[in-house]
Amino acid sequence: MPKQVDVRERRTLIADALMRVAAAQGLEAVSVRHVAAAAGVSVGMVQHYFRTKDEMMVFALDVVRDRNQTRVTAALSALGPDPQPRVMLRTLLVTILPLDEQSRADGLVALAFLAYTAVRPAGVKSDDTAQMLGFIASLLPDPDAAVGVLALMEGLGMYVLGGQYTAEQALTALDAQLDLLF
Amino acid sequence: MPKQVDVRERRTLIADALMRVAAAQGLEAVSVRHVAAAAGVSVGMVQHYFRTKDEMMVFALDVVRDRNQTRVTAALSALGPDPQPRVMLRTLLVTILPLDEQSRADGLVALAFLAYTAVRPAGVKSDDTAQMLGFIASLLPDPDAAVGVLALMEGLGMYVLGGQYTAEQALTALDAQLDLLF
DNA sequence: CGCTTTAAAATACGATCGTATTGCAAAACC
DNA sequence: GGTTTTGCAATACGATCGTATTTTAAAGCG
Repeated sequence: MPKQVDVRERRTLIADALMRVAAAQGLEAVSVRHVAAAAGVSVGMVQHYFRTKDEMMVFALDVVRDRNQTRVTAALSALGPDPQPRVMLRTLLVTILPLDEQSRADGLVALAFLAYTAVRPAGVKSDDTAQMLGFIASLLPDPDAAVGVLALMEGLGMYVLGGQYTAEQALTALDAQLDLLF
Repeated sequence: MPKQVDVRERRTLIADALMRVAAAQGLEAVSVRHVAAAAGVSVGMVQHYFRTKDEMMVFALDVVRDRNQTRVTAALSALGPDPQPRVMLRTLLVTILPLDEQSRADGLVALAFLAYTAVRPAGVKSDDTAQMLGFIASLLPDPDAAVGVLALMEGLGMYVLGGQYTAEQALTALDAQLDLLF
């Protein structure tokens, strides 16, 4: 057999290409052929690592989520020991907001997938929302406010992605909310 | 020539079918043929009223927006004369949230279109955001809080659509925010 | 009434889709 | 070192896509 290959790495390579296509031309432009071309590989190779297109999509969605998770934990651990809850929360929220170019691309992909999975029967979506909610609640004076905080961040992200809000507007609104809650 | 026909009505008939397809199977399932079948008409007729698929999509998006607008003004005018700002604002927000089945379908369509237009070059999106923002600001003690209120509502709507939040959770978070602001 | 215009259907066309199938070369294994 | 397994490419297949073209029939108008 040919040289042993890192399956996860190959899959990620393809998923990255998928996300580039999705961010640039939308999820509807994501086809096996386009993704293969964007990755610089053959259609057959994509098929080798993903039996179906849906399998590929689900994997790519997982990659986006993992990346977000990684960004968040990195930003949080960069805060040093024993940061104030408010600082931690703000860091978390700002990290997830699509403010720079890379996280903007991720956000576009996540948005496209959101619309994609909203209709799917089930099984695809995981519940990182619940755990995020719990974490936010642990940082707030009033844990019940977590639902609103998460929703506010999501909404700000949407409007930033859509171009209706600037990054500054989003940050201002976020800080105003934190002022209210702390 | 055949009987004169109400063009707008025919277009709306087709757009309604489009939205039914999009709400049930996602925007990717929206094809000229599917829409025609869902509307119970021929492909040729769809082509007669929309020269391209994109033209059809843009029209459908406009219909969704108009319907939302209509719902809001109806709900507001049902409040009677001189309602309190807080009541007006709450009515506005609750009306837009996808809490019942019909507005949920509209919300799904709007979400799908959001992902669709986020990538499109330009021209498609209108700026009803700005006018909504102004209206909300006029109802708030602190007009600057409008940005956050609108984003919160959008985020709540997303999570309700995605099934992560229940309608009750969304309403509770909304009222909590109004308590903070008034 | 006959001509013309137009709503609507039917069909055709080439491109692209997801996926199945087949072929082949390279390396791991006995 | 031959055999077998596996990574990957190539290609084929039928379905579906958006759209162009052609036909049919009905009704407005002189």
